[in-house]
Amino acid sequence: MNISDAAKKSELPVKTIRYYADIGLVKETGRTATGYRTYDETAVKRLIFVRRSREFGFSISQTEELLALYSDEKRSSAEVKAIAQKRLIEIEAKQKELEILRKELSNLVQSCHGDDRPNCPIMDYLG
Amino acid sequence: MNISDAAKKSELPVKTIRYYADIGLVKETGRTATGYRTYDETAVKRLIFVRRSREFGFSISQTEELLALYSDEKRSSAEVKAIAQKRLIEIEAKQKELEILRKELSNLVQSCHGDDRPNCPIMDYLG
DNA sequence: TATAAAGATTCCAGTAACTGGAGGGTCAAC
DNA sequence: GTTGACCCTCCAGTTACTGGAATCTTTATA
Repeated sequence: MNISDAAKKSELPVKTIRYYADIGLVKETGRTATGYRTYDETAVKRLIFVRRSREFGFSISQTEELLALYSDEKRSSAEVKAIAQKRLIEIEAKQKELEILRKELSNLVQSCHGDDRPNCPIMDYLG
Repeated sequence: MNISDAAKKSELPVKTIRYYADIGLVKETGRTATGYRTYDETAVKRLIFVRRSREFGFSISQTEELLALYSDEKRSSAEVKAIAQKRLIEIEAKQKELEILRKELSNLVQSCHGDDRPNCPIMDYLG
């Protein structure tokens, strides 16, 4: 199939699939005589895998590792788990950071009158 | 004072201060005869303001708006509050997104044995 | 069969907000 | 007068795409 069919099946934009081919993440299966990329079902599976991985927030480089394990019959689940745990820790760290910000900003927003006078605790805090 | 003193006082990297000057966010107060940037206390205050705003995750463009209000005697606190609320909503949206991801990834990680066998629910989910 | 629309290609540039480095001038101290 | 710390500008790289231009190829219709 050509790239637009692969795009439909993988639910990825054509541009993104070309980009993944460029960086060597998911290469096309082949090319037609006139240079069109072709994709088979295996390649589409890999594209779907990449999309899901990216949706979890795994970086391209982490996704590359996961993809390598995906097609590795001799992989250990420990390797996979380690990468996933790393991402989980990243997510939790980000959550903590955001929660601190949210609390602080929420307090400031609540204490601001929000009227037409200039006085404002948000400005006081920033300045 | 020169840029490195401004950097110490504002707790921003010299490079970043130069960048802010380049994009017109916080311009230097002046230049010496030999082209060195100079900063006065007012400029340093603006740099500190920008740092705090950025720490809250306000974009450069939002920071620009806030900075304009900061030096606007006729500002209304409503304008400030609106910008802050927008950011608060962004934070909360991101939090929800991360929480969904965290739950899902956490479940997968927990259900993965993490041994030397290839079988792995994380891979099953992604593939 | 001619042509037009749809779909493919490559390559270049832009996004956000810096950061690193090269190459080179300036200033203070010894 | 020379060393070392500072300053300057300009260019490139980061992340993961996305948009657009210029140029084929394929397909459908008149």
